[in-house]
Formats: sequence, C-alpha cells, structure tokens
Amino acid sequence: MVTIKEVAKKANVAVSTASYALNGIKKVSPETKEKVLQAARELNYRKNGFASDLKRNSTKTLALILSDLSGPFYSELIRGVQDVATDHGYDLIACSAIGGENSTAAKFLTEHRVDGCIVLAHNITDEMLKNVAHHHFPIILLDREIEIDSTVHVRVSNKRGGFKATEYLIQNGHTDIAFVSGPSNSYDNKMRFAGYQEALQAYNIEPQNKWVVSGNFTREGGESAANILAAQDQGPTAVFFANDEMAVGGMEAFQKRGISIPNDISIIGFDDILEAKYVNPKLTTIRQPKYEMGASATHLIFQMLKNEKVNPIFELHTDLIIRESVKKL
Amino acid sequence: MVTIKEVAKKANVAVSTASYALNGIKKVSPETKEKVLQAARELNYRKNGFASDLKRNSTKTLALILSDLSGPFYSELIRGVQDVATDHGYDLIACSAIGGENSTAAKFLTEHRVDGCIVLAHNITDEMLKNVAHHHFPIILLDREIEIDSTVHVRVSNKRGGFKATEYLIQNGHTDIAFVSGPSNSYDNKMRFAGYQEALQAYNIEPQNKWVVSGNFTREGGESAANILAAQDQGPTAVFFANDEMAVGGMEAFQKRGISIPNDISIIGFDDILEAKYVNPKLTTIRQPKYEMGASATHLIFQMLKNEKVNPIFELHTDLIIRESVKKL
DNA sequence: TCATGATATCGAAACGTTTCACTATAAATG
DNA sequence: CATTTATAGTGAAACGTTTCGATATCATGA
Repeated sequence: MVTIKEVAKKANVAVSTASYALNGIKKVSPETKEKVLQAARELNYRKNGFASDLKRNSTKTLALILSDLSGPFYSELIRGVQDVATDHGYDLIACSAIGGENSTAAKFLTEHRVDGCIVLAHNITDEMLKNVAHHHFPIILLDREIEIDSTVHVRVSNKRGGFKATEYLIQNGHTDIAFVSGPSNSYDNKMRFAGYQEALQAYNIEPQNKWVVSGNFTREGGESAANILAAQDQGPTAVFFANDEMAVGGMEAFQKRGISIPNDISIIGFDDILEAKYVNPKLTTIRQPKYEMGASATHLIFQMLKNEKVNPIFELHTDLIIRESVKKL
Repeated sequence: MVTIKEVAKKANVAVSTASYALNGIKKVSPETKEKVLQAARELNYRKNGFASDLKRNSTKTLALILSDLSGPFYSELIRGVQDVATDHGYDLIACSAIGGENSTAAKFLTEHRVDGCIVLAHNITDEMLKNVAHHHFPIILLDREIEIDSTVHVRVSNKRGGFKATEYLIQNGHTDIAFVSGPSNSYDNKMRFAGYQEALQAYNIEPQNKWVVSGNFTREGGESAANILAAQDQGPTAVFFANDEMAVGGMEAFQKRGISIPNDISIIGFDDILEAKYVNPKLTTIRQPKYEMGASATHLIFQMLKNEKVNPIFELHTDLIIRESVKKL
C-alpha cells in the first residue's frame, strides 16, 4: 500500500506539501503541485480514507439503514435521500439491519462511521437507538413511535390516509368493509387501522371483528387474507388492504376464485407502489409521498448537522389515487 | 466524543488495558475488565471505527456497488451476497455509482474503505476499474466484458439462455420470432442476442431485421417495442424479450391493443423476476440463478482475500421456466 | 531460598492522514 | 534601504485506536 510519505519522498517535498498538493490547497506552487501529482500517478497512490476521516473527524457520508438490503423497499424514498445527499456533497451508503445487535447497521450506528443516519428498519430496537442518539449524531426515524431526545421523526399522516380510504369506500355506497392489517408492531399499520375505525364510526357503521384479518404486509399474507374473507358466507363488499403489496396478492386470490374486481368486490390499497397501476384492474390506493419523505429526512439531517433546531416530528400528507378497483354500489 | 483514554482514566488503568478489556482479550483480569466495561458504560463510550480500522488495516466490510441505489435491482442476488458475507463475519454495505468519478462508489473503490467489492454497475468505467484493481483488493465483476488482471468475473451463460429461449419457441412451431433487445452496451444483452441468432441459424430460419427492436431493459421500452411490432402488417408470432421487465411492459401493450397472449402472440422473457409469475398469463422465461450469482461472487472474494488462486471467470447456467405465455402452433 | 514461569498491567510506538505554527525567500511598500 | 507582507514550503503534533515489548507481582517447585 503506497502512502503519502512515499509520494512526498518521490516528489522531493515534505509530506505536508504533498498533502496540500493532493487536496488542491492553494499554498503550493503550480510546479510542485504537478511534481506531486505526477509522483502520485506513477506510484498509483490511493489515499487511505480512514486516516483522513479520522483526522478530519467527519466522513461526509450518510447511512440509510434498512431492515433488509434485499428489499423490497421504497425506491422512490431512496431516490429522495440520494438526491438531497448528493446536493450537499455527501455520500450515501445503505446497510442492512439483519442480525440486530450484530448487524452492519449497528456497527455504523455506534462506531461513528457516518455523520448521520436515516433509519427505516423495524429490526433495530428502540433500546439501541436510545443508546446511540446524542446531539452530535443526527438520526432520523421513519415509521416509529418512540420519543428519543435529539432524534427526529418523519411520518406520513397514516391515520388520515386510512380515514380517506375508508371514507371513499363508504361514499361509494359500501358499508361492509373489511380491513387487512399489517404486522401488529408496525406503527404505520396501527395508524391506518385507527383511521379505518374512525371513518366507520364517523359514518355510524358498526365495525365487524370478523372482517379485520391479518396479512403481515406481504403479498402472500394478502392472498391468504383474501381467501379467508372469500370463504365467509356473509362476506364484505369492499376490502381496505393496509398496503398495496397485500392488495395485489389479495386481488390475485379473489380472481383465482372467480370473484371479479370491482364487480363482486371493491379493493383499495395504501402506498401507491409502482405495480399498482400495472395490475388489472388498476388499483385505487392512498399515495404516500415517498420521494418527499426521503428528501425531507435528509434535509433534516443537514439542518441538524448545522446545529439548527428542528421540530422533532415532521409529518407529510397522503393523497387518494382513484383508479379502477372500486365500484359504486 | 468520549475516547478510550477517558474510559481508561475513569477506570484507573492504562489505555492499553482498556483496549484489551473492551476487545475481550484474555490478558486482563475479570475484575479490571468489569471496571473498564463499567466505566465505558457510564461514559457511554463508543469506539471510533476508523481509528480501529486504520490500526488493524482491515475493515471486515464488503461493498456492493450498484448503478443506482434506488433500484430496481435483483434482490435475490443481494441476498446471496449478504448471506455469504454474514457467514464470514463480514459486513456489507451498498453504494451507488451515480455520478461516476465522483460517486460514492468511486470513493469506496479507491480509498481502501472496504476489503473487497462486487460491482454490478454499468456506470463505473472500465478505466476506473483498471486503475483500482490490484492483488490485495478483490473486485468481482458482474455483467462485464473486459479483462483486467487480478479481477474476477461472475457470469451467467446468457448465450446458452438466449439459445434455449429461442429454441423453445421454435420447438413450439414458431419461425417468425422477434427479439426485443436491451441497451447496446450491456454485455448480458449482447450475449442473449447472440444466442437468439445462433438458434435461428441452427434451425435454418432466416433472421429478419425488422423483428429486432430495441427496448432498453425497461418496462416502458418493452411497451414501445411491442407497439412497434404490433404495428407491422406482417408481425411475428412470438417475441423473445431480452429481459422480463420489458416482457411485462410488452404484454401490457399487446393486451391493450386487443392482442391476446398466448393465442395471438407468444412471449418469452429472461431473468425470472418475481413478477413473472404474477402477470396474466404467467410469463414463460429463462431463469438466472441470481442467488447463486451473489453467493458465488462473495465466496470468490473470500478466496481472494485468503490469497487463493481463483479462476478469472466463473460461469453459472440458466434454466427454462415454462409457464403460460407460449402457445404451441 | 532462588530461579522459573505465568499473569496482569503498562508505556509507547505505530497506522496514514491533515493542519497548525514556523521559517525562508521574494516582492512590495514607504 | 529598511521594513512589512505575501508566498511556498517544512516539521511535528494530533486524530483514536491496537499491539509490541517491557515490567512488576506472585505462586510454583527444585
């Protein structure tokens, strides 16, 4: 491994001069600069990033912590993060939280390996975040409930979104509305369900326990939830799936049983994933501003890095996207 | 930022002792160890990862370099990488090559910030890889052509796959077979096309230029390619899309024009993406062993890190997955 | 009792940078 | 000409760890 010392020696200058030259600092004359760069080229010098980060005490890198690198995840959200980070001249890496305490995520979270983190991972414990959060290390939390000092939440108005979805079904004449829920430890899911309940109540519709079934936010979960609903003798006329992934699975399952959408049953989802407009019929859903979530989160990090005070909660709103999967009764 | 020095002072030991204690090295008595850990806990000490990497001269992390973090990309491949890396006690980070020379990827590639790299990104130039490759820094290349010393390629037998796909159509009685190609700078695409041509020749079918159209590996590209083909007065009876993404778009476009699959036209894809079995009709395609690609790539890295000699090319094979989108004529 | 070895601890050097405080030279000022 | 100022370059300290070699303590057994 060739170091800056060797470059300096080859160029016949002090290592400080070499460093200035390599970093393009004006203090050095054009000739010596060229001499140094030439030497570096000849030796194929590559700087050691750690050494430099260590000295500079800053990495100019942000980490995006995901439950699992191998997705599926919101690519638009990532694009939002990426764009803003790049704008600020920062690098972005993504790492996985699989393995909890021993995960890569944990390593990056605890060992000062980045200047800030965006956490979108259920498998990082609140405990761990508490231990690691402090004023000089900005952490942005997505889809979480707990309050931690010096930590910021970016959220979407899930409850209002759940309300809107349900209300839309009601306005189309439905009263027998099922809810297919995600994992019970998801904050998003909890809020969407709350919105559903609130809408039923607002319109004086009696909630039916048999119509809330669990689907775990996965396509397969959606399928089995649909099967459960379809098997009931007194089934619902509309289903609100707590995310699109489940809705897509559910539609598939209904159709396989010869149940037509939206003629026999209406479907609404949540998220507006890419696929939503490619399924048949196209899925009516609640859109989350995913790009904006990523971008806002990242903006917040930079504000925190500049020691500006920021509001501990940042909420974005949702939109109803009307397509073809809901029929007026 | 509390350092190991402060921990040592608080525990009344030398910093070396503190280091031994914190790293769980036997040399230190149980009592002092506890004393140190206690002090560390009280001070909320977090080690500085760089300093430690710098000294140890190893990071125990691998980087996966992707064209764009915000996908779409092969999650199974990533899972393969992840699993093997974890098995070896290594961490994995993903970074984006957007921005070329100034990308995060470039930074990780050049600045010794990881112990090895897997590159799945067209936007990293061959030039750059050449500059950075050397014996102590394992780099595995996916979907690339160039030969660089001390660099290893993991490939899939794209050509045989392209051959198989085309042959399957031929065996089903098709002779008028279109090819929808990906970007011309993709090695994968080039080989799949070569397989297509070879199969036509093997069965004495005259290739038709008007039936090879370009779709850029994207869904939209697939749609427009399908539209071009559908507009021809003498259209093909079967289409081989060079990847599934395009095939899905193409199917949508055909169906929108009232052309039924597979009754009016047969479709075959390449990749076997998750969606392939969810579209209607289910897509017949060539499966790439994506998990195995990731896993093999990572295994190769570890062999290289152990200074074992490895073959510069590692090829995996493809399988024909028969579903519903091809009809026997 | 005295050498022997094991055990626990310590001090200091090292990893490869960056940057501060300085010096030497040359140019500019009055 | 004497003095200031700007410029180009240097040496050394520092960043926070790990680890080598040395030392001190103490029990062991001949």
